[in-house]
Amino acid sequence: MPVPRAAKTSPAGASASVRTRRLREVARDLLGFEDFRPGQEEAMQSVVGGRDTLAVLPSGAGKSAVYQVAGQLTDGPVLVVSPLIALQRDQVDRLDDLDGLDGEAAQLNSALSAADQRAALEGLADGTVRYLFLAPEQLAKPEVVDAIAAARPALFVVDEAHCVSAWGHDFRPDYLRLGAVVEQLGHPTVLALTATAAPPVRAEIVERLAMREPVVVVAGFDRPEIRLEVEQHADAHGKQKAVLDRVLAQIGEGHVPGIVYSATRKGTEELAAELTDRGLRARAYHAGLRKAEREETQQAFMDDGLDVVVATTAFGMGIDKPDTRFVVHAEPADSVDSYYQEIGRAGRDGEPALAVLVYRQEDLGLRRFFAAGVPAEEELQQVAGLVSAAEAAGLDDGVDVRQLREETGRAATPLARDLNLLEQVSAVVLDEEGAVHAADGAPSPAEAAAAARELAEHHEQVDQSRVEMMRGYAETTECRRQFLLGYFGEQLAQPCGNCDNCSAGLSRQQPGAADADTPFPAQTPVQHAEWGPGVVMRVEDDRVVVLFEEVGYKTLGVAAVVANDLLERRDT
DNA sequence: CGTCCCATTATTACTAATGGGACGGTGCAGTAAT
Repeated sequence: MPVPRAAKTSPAGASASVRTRRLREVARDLLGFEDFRPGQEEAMQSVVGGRDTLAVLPSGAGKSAVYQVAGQLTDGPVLVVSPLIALQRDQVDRLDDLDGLDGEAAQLNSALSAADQRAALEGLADGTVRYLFLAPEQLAKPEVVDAIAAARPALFVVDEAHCVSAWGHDFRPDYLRLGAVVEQLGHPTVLALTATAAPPVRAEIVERLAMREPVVVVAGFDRPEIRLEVEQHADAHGKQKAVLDRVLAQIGEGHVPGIVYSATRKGTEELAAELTDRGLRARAYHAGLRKAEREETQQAFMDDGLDVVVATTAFGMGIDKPDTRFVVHAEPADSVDSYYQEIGRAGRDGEPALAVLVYRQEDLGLRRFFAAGVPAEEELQQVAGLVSAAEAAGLDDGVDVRQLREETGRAATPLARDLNLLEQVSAVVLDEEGAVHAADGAPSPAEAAAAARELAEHHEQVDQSRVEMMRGYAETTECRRQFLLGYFGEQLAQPCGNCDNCSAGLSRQQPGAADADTPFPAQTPVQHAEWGPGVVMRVEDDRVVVLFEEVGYKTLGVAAVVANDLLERRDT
């Protein structure tokens, strides 16, 4: 039985002022906060008041404090879904270091022995564990969900919530099932935390986590201390040299350390070798390296033992080194969301930092490839057909995924993707043993395949349009910060003066004047004849960028739009 | 989508061009071999 905590909690009905007082007390006593960062207190208030909350707050100190503090004032334990085991460990350590914490912190993942896993759940049951950190995969196990449900969690936190959208679709599908888990747990208050999320990503988080009328807190988005630059190159050798020169220049001026992002493992190793040859303390980091080597590199970076880490996207989450001075990209990211997240690792100490994208148009090809991949309808139909046939034959245990692999001759990853799509169109369900069943009232295999393909096409269109926005950032001749913030739905009134385009005098000095001329100012809801509903994200001289619900980002020429009556304002 | 690597071919040389195919990122968990 959970230990009663009535004396220490702030009941849902408590007045806002009492809540405010308690929040500030806990923040001060627990974390030594005299003040809050923008958005922090608002998010805490909202959570303690029992509202589902999406908080888009900058990285570093700030986000964890929301659940740390709010979790002391909720009437039950706190679940924190966290994407990496290493991150869970850090988060537990950080809570363990706090004096005066009510309850303990524990983690639940496959790195623990069976006994330790049991102990974590028992601690939750007897009330000693107040914060439990786990990966979404843990919540695919019914015995885990049952044990957690019995402890009546009051708060369900999803850290790095952009993973729901970034990883859910093919890489870690359990992220897509968190909404169902929330319901199974009786819908505790849901708190989603992330450092970046453009409007469609926010919408998907809200939907996938089954959040109800969420309070959305967005704060501290702009990072004016980071100078933004893009260097264009036509040929691969010139680009490679530019990356090296940029890093050498930074380090020559004593700006250390920094991060170089490359799209491929091979790219990281080549660049790291070149930089080492030039006398720098550089190391490659990607998921293909041995665990010990990765940990050593990360530790060396944290301990000022390296000038630069050359990494794939594997390097980043959970890494907080505030004096990182530069981030150089040897290839563009797959979206502006990812790019902003990656450059946001520089300059967290508030001192000037530099973000350079060394850009070749061809390098977007790899990103387009990763965004592509609508499975053939015949493939989907074959899979759906096999499952449906097994059900019809009365096989109550469903079809084993391994068996499906043999019968279709498909590799594990594409098959998982197919099943994921079929599951989303309510054609199949996966049981806890990992066997596949036909869903109740499932459509015919042909219908299911058509629906699944359509869904995959929708994802692809949106993902490709996100790559296109990355290209837009790389190729814009206007203020880059206005571009970035506009992408996230924030408007920066004046050009920033701290990007290459501003420095070159290219940025429009009074964007407000241009906005006044356009029939479709930023944030206007619109309706397109072919693409349906959308929102204007960005206004340029003669073009607008619209985010459509169905097809993602599109750039439209204003003259053509007006001449052909393609777009109209939508009333909201 | 773009690049790299290898095989093939066209030739007759220690090369050069062309074409096809493979490959490219992120981590959990669970299992098997030490």
